[in-house]
Amino acid sequence: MNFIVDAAVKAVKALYQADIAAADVNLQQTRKEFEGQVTIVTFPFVKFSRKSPEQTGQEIGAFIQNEVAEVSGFNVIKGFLNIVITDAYWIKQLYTEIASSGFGHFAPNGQKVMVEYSSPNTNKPLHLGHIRNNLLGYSVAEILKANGYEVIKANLVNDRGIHICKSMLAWQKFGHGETPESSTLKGDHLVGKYYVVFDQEYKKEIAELVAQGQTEVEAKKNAPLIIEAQQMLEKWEAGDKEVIDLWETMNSWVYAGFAETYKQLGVDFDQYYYESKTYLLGKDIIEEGLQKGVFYKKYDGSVWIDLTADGLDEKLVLRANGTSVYMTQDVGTAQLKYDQYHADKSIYVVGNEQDYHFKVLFLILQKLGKSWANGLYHLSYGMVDLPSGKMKSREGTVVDADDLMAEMEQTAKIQTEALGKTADFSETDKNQLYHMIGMGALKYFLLKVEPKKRLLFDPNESIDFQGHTGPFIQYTHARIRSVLKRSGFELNGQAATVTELADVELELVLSLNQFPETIAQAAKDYSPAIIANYVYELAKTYNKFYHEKSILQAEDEQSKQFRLTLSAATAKIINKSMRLLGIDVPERM
RNA sequence: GGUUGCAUAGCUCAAUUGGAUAGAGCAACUGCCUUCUAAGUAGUAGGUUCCAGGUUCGAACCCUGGUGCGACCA
Repeated sequence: MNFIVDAAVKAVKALYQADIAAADVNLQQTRKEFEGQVTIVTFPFVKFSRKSPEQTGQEIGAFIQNEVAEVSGFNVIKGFLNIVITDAYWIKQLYTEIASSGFGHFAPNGQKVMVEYSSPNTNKPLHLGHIRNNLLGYSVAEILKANGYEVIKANLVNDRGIHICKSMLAWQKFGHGETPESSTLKGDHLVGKYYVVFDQEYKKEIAELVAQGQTEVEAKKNAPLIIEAQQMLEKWEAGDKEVIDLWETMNSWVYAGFAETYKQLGVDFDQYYYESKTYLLGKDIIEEGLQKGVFYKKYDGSVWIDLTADGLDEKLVLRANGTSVYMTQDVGTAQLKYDQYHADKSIYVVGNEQDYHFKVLFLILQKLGKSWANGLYHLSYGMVDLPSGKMKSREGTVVDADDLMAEMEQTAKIQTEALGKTADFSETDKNQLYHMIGMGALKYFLLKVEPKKRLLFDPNESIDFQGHTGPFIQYTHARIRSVLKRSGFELNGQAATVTELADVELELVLSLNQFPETIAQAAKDYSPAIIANYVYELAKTYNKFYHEKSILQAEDEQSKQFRLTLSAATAKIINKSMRLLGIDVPERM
């Protein structure tokens, strides 16, 4: 729509002798109840014209219509200049742009971006909160790719620390040598089970000590289990062979389990980082910062940064005994990532509970003079809460990722079979379809909401398959493919066959035309929700068209060919949009 | 205590980044399948955009002060 903006700039210059930039022209889609396709808001120009908004609109409208061949008319309502563009323009747009294979595909922009997401702990299986994280990370990565970035998907695995030792210790004490093979439990679930066992036994010990007269705080410190777990961590850090062997064994179980979950979810990574290898990084940078005077040492030898001038607090970056805190290793890991990839941007997909942490981290890196610190971004998202409140692994009040995915598939199966649509499907095709639909419903449910908003999930209310849902969009795609298949039509550089458009057809072309700017906006905001809402609108518009206009029994051959082109283009863009969300669409359902 | 995010129809969410009469889905009610897939579609009903001020041609959106829920920092 650049030619309209240019014409508007020209109009203001010619009519009112004022120079305005293209960005000053407020262009938007015309509301459906008015005639026209694009609207210019005239209020900002009133100060140049010194006339009423209506009059200003009339003058600019007349100028543009005269200037631009594709503009066939205009109207001004309450200061809004609605511009009518010819059907011929839109038909040409459909055939030469929208239906072409490169539509919505941006050329490489030469920039590299790293997206870190998932970042699980190896002491428990993934839950619904992780699913949101994984889907967001994967989708944002795909969206950035579509915008021309080179993307590196990274996963920083938290594979060490006291929490891991808890699982290890509980397994040693109460596991009786149980393995994934012997228990038929998925590896991550087996390890997670002992994390819960630890907590239960630990609580028993605390209760006992309290009964013996200790305070709760004392008991928590003195319980034998927690002391033993701490000793285990020390042994791990000292490289004790027995502990390391156990750690490696149990981690390998967890990784096998995660691999399966990731596969089901359809996410992947280009680069793994392990905290067991990065947790000692960053100390040299702290030293460097001390030299530069960015940090200061307290009397006890601990190292701090004073961020009070930036509205934050003083923050510890190295303990008095020289050991790291989270901040230390995050500083080090950021440097490691940059040295390795020199990415222009680096995105951390992490929950909003860590907003403060990342604010501090980025600020520290900036103060250290790291040129790349400006490219860091924390994609913060809201927690997934249950009606009962926050999910807690230790207390077992979580919606397990594997369970939920299996349930969704099962529901998809029941619903599909009730509709009797898969009678002639092979067993493999059926399972593939149920997986596609179940995951489509789940993924769409999580991604259609703005990332920063927190999400309520009620396990007792199943995720819908009708209305504003993934399956609705998948269904629309399958429906189009069915029509195309009957006619044997595929997009293949056909020439335009009609010269006029019906209202629903025009509406559909306009919606399709929005695709590239939608992708750009989604990347700018790091928001898959923008794509999700767009593709829903598109599917709805198509269904309206489908309902009103017969395709295969069109009035004449020209209309039929045109509607097939329109349908094929819609199917393609639905497919592309859904792929950006990590959702597959079926040929039949 | 300090910092920060959120608050829109009974419920779940939108609103082209300050634009026209705030839109969808679910739930409720009424139509449309011997015609391209009814997981669809057409319609009815549902609103003091948390409250009170302010900024301007125009505020759900920006500013100030509250209220409620959450998170984080001590």
